[in-house]
Amino acid sequence: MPELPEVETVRLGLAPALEGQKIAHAEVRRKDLRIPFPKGLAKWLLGRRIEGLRRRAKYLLVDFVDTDEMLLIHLGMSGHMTVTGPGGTNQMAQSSPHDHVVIETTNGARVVFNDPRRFGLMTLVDRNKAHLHPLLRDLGPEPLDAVFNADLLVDRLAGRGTAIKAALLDQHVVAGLGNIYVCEALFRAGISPKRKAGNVGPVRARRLVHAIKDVLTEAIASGGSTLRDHVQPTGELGYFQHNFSVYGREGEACPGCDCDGVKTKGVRRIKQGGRSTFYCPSRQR
DNA sequence: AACAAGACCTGCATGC
DNA sequence: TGCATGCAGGTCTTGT
Repeated sequence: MPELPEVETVRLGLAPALEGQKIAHAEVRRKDLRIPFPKGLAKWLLGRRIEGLRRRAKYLLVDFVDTDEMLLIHLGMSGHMTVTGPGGTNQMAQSSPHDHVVIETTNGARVVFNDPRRFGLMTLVDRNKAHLHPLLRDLGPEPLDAVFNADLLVDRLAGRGTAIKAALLDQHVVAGLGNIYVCEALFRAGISPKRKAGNVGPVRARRLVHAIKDVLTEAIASGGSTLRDHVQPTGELGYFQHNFSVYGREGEACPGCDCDGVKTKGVRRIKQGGRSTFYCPSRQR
């Protein structure tokens, strides 16, 4: 579930239930996910008041009152956060063996971090030194920030011989994109996923930056994309998947072009770096 | 420094 | 029905 729009959706879903609330109960049910949980995390959380929730790339950041330590959360491939009780609408959340962390607030909200594949993580970071933390320090710019523009992108892609598809998945180039939104942005920009990153000049970079910002903004407004499970902490489905142009649409007609039945069979799927890329060979150059 | 491939996990769909 | 295979929204490590 989790590229930037899905993580932002999680943040927006959890914030009303958690901001300003005090933690009345915390459980950490295993010792690690992708990395170990901090020792004594449950005890550390107990009694803390949550100041607010932020997002950096695909990370969720939870700030607390009266401490500089913040909770850093990544959902990996299969992580979910759900909230029940005040601020949440799904009263009947099913419990699962992959519910790794459970937090309850004094006003009765219950938040569960579930992650079957355990590629996610939850750790503590000093927010004053966050920019030095190994998980955060090398991240590229936020794609929705004004600083992320065509000049910066051209600069970051210069001299790179790898495919633009792979370059955009590299979180050091720009932070927050994943397989779905890279495919969708390249389609919107009319750029072949196979084009060498270093061969994306100012004109294409401009189209690409606009496409990235547009697709992410639209996806956030739609509550993210729901592929296998529901994304939103409230239990509602995201629905941006209905707006995919190419992702998961191998063999279908390419929207906005009459390539279907002419030179190609519409949307094609190839493998790049071991991952599926969906694109339209006629429209993307 | 940049890059490709493998590794880490579980669950689900597919095909025999 | 059971079993094998391949695939999935990510990123870290290894080796070239």
